[in-house]
Amino acid sequence: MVRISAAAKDAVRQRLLEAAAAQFAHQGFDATNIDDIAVAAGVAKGTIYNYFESKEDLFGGVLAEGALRTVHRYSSLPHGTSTRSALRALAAADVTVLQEEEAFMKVLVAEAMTPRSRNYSLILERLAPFLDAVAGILEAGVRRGEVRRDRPVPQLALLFTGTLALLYIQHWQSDGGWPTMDEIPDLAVDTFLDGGRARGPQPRRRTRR
Amino acid sequence: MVRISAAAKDAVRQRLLEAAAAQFAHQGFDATNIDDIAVAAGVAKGTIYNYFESKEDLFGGVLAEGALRTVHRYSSLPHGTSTRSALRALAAADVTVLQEEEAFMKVLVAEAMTPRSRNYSLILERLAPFLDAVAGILEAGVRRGEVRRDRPVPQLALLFTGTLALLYIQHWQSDGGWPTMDEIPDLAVDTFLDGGRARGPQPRRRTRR
Amino acid sequence: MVRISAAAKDAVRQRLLEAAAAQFAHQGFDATNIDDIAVAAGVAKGTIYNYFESKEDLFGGVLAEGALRTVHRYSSLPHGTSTRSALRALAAADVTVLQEEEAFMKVLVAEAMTPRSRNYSLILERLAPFLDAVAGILEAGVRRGEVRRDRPVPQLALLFTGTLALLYIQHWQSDGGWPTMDEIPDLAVDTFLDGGRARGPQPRRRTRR
Amino acid sequence: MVRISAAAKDAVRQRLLEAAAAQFAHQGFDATNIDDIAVAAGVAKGTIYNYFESKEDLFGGVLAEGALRTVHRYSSLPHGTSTRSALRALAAADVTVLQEEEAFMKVLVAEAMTPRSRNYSLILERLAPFLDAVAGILEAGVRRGEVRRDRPVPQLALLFTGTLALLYIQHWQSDGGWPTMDEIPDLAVDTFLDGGRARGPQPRRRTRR
DNA sequence: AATGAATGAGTCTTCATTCAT
DNA sequence: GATGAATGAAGACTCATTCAT
Repeated sequence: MVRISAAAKDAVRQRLLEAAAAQFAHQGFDATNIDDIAVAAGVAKGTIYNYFESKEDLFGGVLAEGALRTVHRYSSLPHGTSTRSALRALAAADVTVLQEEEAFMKVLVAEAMTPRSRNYSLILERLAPFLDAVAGILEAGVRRGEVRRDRPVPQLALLFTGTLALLYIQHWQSDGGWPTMDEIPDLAVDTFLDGGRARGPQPRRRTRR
Repeated sequence: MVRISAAAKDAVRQRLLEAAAAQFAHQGFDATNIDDIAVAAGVAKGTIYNYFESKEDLFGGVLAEGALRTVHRYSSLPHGTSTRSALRALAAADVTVLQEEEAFMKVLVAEAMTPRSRNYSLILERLAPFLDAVAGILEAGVRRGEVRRDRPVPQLALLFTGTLALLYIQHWQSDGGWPTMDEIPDLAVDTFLDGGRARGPQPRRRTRR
Repeated sequence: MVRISAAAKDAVRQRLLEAAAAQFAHQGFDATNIDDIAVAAGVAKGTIYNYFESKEDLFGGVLAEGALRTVHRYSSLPHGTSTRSALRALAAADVTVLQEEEAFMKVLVAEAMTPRSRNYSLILERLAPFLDAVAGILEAGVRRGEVRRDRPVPQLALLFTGTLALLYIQHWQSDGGWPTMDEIPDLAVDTFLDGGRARGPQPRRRTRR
Repeated sequence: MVRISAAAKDAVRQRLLEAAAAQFAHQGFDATNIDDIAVAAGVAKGTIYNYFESKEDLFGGVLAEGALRTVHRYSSLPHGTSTRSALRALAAADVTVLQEEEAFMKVLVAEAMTPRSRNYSLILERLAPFLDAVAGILEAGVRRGEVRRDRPVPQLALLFTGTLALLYIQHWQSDGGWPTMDEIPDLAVDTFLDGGRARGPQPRRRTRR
């Protein structure tokens, strides 16, 4: 009996989080109102307050849930044979999650990109597993001589993650134009690893600082 | 006939834009209220509506003004002798503007990085001069063989600009930690041009796609 | 499920309509403010918006309710044996309603007599039962040869109704002077049916058109 | 010099009254705003306050001007040979004025028909010349035996005037449908004098009270 | 636990009026 | 006298939160 009601409670909570994520992703925090979430989740407005202390708390719950859902994926990633293939696998996993949990991910990305987020520490905390995965790959790359060693790995990890986010935002802003979700993993890895410089016989290597 | 000089009117308008930019930068659009802006600008609430149709219009005005102030700087940039130095000069100019007009720039960057901005087209339009400047530099780079030709220049320009924005946000989020404003230009150019790969004798060229 | 009974909700709605009618009747639409209505109805301001979409909607509700309350009376009217007595009975019923629902009726009449009412179609629609009742009486009168047949019955019905309204307004404007409410039914019928011409032996029948 | 400026002042005053009348007629007192009137009159907003103490005062000015313009016409009316023709001439004159000064007249009629007008005494005062003209005609009619003597002439005058107003309102509300302005004089006189009863051999004269 | 009506502080916006020029 | 920018009180409406049922 307790089990059932606990499961039922959890189901309501999940429905609330999904509904809230959809609204927050679509309209942002302020433009979203509790009524709409309640209707979308199929519960009464007051019920929300049995599960979350406030609208802000609900938003935090969405962030946390989003991070949680993402993290689950990264634990079981095949280690690539090269930095490039490992990063590509990770990015591809991220894109998959993004497509499956678009609402949660949009909220996460938006919050991460807000210059004055009260939730930044939460974001960082929840982002940590992903950053750690990236850092692990890069660390191995450094050891193999595939990744530059003149910049701290954590910073590089942050930059790679940021590049991914950048491409997501560009995808959303361009309304599905360039880049498409499918090309994002390659694009991110290519951009991050190779940069914009021409390769092969370099005309003037001296100008490099 | 207007008894207050056009200059005086313009001064009020500027005060309003500055005050609004500060508030919007600090708290975001929704959390900012018209009263605070009026007080900060030293005018009565109603006066704002002599200059802007609505809070949204005022926000648009802030965006436009921010873009305008940035653009002024780009017209008088020394053309660098290399892609690297030209980009660095441009980024440095951008950072300078950013520091001088922090409020306006924060609003611009935040809006540009919001995944569902109603103002995205405005942003793009106003960002165009900057993107064009970047594209011009990259174009020249391509001709000189310094920039890869396998990806469209406009996309590369967008990526460079995005990388800059990414670093700004990281700077703000980390509360002035890494990266500092001063190192951003080099960091952006280095990241964008060289990527994360190790240079010099490449161990395994075969893995490159 | 609604914990407050539907009856209780309806009671609040009625209180709101009564309070609103009183205010609108007393001060007109624009001079009435939502706060006053809320206070008069003994609810919080926000509660009004649980029942009506806007101040205009509330006004429309008052009109509709006023019309509704009037109409109820007309269904159970004894058919007079003559046009005169039937009209008098109808007018008397109208006066009775008017006295019992003075606020609602004042709002209705005022709106009906405003030369540029946005609610005229609503008024007409709601007034239809009354106009129909009048028209029915006049139609019977025409058949009995008591009512002139050279003018369309609907126009005559409108004129009779208008004459009634005219007398109400005159009553209100004169602050209860002439005419008193009691004499209005006879006055209206007499004015409408007999007109101002002298009766009996007509001195000059030739001047009649 | 004084003459010229006085004339000029008067011209501005007239322009203001015309503009205000147009606005008040079109939108009513509350929905009209000072700005629109100023623009329509081609003066600055502040200038209005050199001519009128307040918006209310301006409204009063419009009423007064409207009444004034109407009254001028009634002084030079040809006395008809019969009550009917005299009333018809008066009504025709009124319709003419109404058409020429539609804005002013609409404001006057609307105000007269408002059940709680603060300006009712002004209306009555300004309406007096018209009512007196009607009363004069009816008085003569009574003496000639053309008008019933069982009801006070002032009340009859008020009823005739009210009937006219009723038809105007009906004309405006029906958006120029029935009745047309042209048929109003006959309609008013016919309605007022003859009433709705059938003429000629009356079937049951006994039912008359 | 669930419900949804009630609440009222908070917000944007309007606009008649003032007054320095 | 004319101007129109500035003013700020007032008002409609929103919505997160509470709480009786």
